[in-house]
Amino acid sequence: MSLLDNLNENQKEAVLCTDRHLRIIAGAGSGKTRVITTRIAYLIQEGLAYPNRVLAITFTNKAANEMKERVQQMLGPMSTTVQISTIHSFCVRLLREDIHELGYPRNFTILDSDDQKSILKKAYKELQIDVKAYSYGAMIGYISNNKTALITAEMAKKSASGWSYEETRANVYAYYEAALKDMMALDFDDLLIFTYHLLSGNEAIREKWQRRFSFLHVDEFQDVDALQYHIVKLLSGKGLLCVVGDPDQTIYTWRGAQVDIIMNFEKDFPGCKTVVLNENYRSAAAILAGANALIKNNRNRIDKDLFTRNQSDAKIVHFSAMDEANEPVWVAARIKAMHTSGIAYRDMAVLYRSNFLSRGLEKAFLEANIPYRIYGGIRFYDRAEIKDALSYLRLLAAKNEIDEKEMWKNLVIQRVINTPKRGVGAKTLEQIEAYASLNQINLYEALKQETFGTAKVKRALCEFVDIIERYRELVKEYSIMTLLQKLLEEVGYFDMLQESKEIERLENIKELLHDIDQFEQNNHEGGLDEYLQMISLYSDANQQERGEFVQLMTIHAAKGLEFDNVFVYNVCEGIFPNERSIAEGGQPALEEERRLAYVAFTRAKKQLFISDSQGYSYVLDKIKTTSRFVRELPEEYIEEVGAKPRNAFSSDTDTFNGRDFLSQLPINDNEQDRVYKEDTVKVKKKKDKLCKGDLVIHSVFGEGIVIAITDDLASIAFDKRYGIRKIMASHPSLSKK
DNA sequence: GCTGATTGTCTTTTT
DNA sequence: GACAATCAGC
Repeated sequence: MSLLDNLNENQKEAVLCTDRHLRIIAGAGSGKTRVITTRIAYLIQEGLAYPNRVLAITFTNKAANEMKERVQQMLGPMSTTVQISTIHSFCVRLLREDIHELGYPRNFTILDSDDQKSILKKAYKELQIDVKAYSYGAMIGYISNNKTALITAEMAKKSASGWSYEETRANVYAYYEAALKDMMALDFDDLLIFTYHLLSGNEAIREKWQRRFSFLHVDEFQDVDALQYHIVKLLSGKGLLCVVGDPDQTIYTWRGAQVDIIMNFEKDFPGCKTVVLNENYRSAAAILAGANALIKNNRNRIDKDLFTRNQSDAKIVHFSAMDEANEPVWVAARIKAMHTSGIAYRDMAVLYRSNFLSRGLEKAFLEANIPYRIYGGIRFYDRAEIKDALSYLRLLAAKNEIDEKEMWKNLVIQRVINTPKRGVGAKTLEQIEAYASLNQINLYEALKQETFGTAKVKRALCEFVDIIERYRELVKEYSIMTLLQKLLEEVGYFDMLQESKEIERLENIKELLHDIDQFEQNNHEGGLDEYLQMISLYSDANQQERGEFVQLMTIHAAKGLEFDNVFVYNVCEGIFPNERSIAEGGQPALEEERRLAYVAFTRAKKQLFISDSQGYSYVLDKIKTTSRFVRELPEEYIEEVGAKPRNAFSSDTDTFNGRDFLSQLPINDNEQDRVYKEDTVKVKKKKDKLCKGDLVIHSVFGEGIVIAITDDLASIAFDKRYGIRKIMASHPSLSKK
């Protein structure tokens, strides 16, 4: 059987175009992964390229793994030297080989967001900056945006002069960059930036890497940013480039993605061929028709209708819950029912706009006894206990002989020096830091040379150094797994978790040990250093393949995936489209939200469920309404269940209707009643202070509900005659019901 | 000077 | 409901 047998004409055309640059515009579900993988297999099978001279860049590790698997299915063992990776891992590989040209050691450290944050903390302290005025998240974003745009700290400083807010940010940026350089460490952005500088500034290196690839592929090309594009261009100097993307699925402009890049591709690569794949093989007819209608509302877009020959009359199910608590319960009930009717949990997924929305679902799933797995959110390697454990391992990693100062180890030391508690607080740490910076050594060396703190602390620190030194000797003798297990045992980490009954954290450590074990089984030569380097780019542990559980994830994380049955959860105005995003980005941001909805809806193959909830939202601080994205789906494709959705656009606070609102209070609903009572109990504990959600009686305005409270001023929603009033919470005319 | 409890603030999306 | 800053107590 030929590789091409399963392809339609357009797909074949794309696979067979091997004599020039190629742009594939591939709509959702049009088989784009199949086309890329087939093309790779075809190139190799036909002898057009050696496997190791074919490169494919994907967006996520997940996508890279899937592509590797599929290529392997087609080619067998020959496929192992095909280079398939994310752009970040590709850059790491390049840098490990050539970064010394820039004066950095090959085994440079990669900082994660936690490390970044602790550098910022130090910067804030030293530069006397208030966190309240400059949140860490915003600052990291600011730095990253500048770096990706190749704006250095000096440049930022210059353009900020005279503007104190901007100057402060530029100063932090400069501090941050200096700190990284000091530690010879790179953050995620640096991986790309350094690669770019190497390739653009050093002809020998550029030529070397260009010669390595005769065929290059870039997946999800609509989400490539300028810097990534520069790198791709530099790499493809001697080979043929094939890019695949769908402008309608651009969902990363907030991270610098530029749709223009795929739109103007032929300008940079004249004579390239463009193939459009517009037959959808994935979704039922109604789902696709709905998604098509939705995306047509975007003004800034090139019209492209997807069609399908799928014969299915399943409509999109829309459920509007009466209140916040009922929505996840409905989702869980529906999933349970589907499972009973014979649909496997693995074929169901719940997608949502923001990570925090998974909480409500989690609760409902636990109660309904539905197996589930949440992807993203707090990623495995970001969990405190995992970071602690890995920090201990990092401390053991031995590269002392080399002349680096290993200043990055300071971050590691700060993490574990008082976990478990050894009585080392801020003051003692200050002493150690002072000594270390005076002597130009890192914190660990300082601990070895000097003793600090009270007698008790001194003893604890000595023991700490002693254990680390002892285990450093054992690195070569034990497996990594055993090493870590014994070390954590000895420093009392397990005891600490056991005492505080942190079973889940213990489980996570076990999973980490298992993860390490797997690594060692698969990489016999791989030592501690290799392991640590490998995981620095992975945000998740080797996720077990699709087991029998429902998958929960953000829409961003679901990019490129597909499921038989998809629930899109909490599709409410403010949440999705996201209020904040629109406030910041205006119309273009709204269009990106709509593309995100398009991505979400087109993940579904057989059945699509969209849910939202009404009533008061604590997050949004207003009444929730069905998202405009639901209203943009033509009615004929929708089956309504649940509450009658209200008009999405008639309910800002000015026209707030208190009576409607009160009538929605879940007083008669058992489920809700219970939740409410729990709240009341909490209130009583807090000295009877007024809280959000409290029912109150006012001598003039009558019954109302507290919707917000700042200081002593409460915003209370009364009957519509009076609307929302701001009243002193301690005012005598006000009493709790 | 460290620890634990409490209060207040803030939650978009990711390699 | 996570996390940092703050405060009271040992």
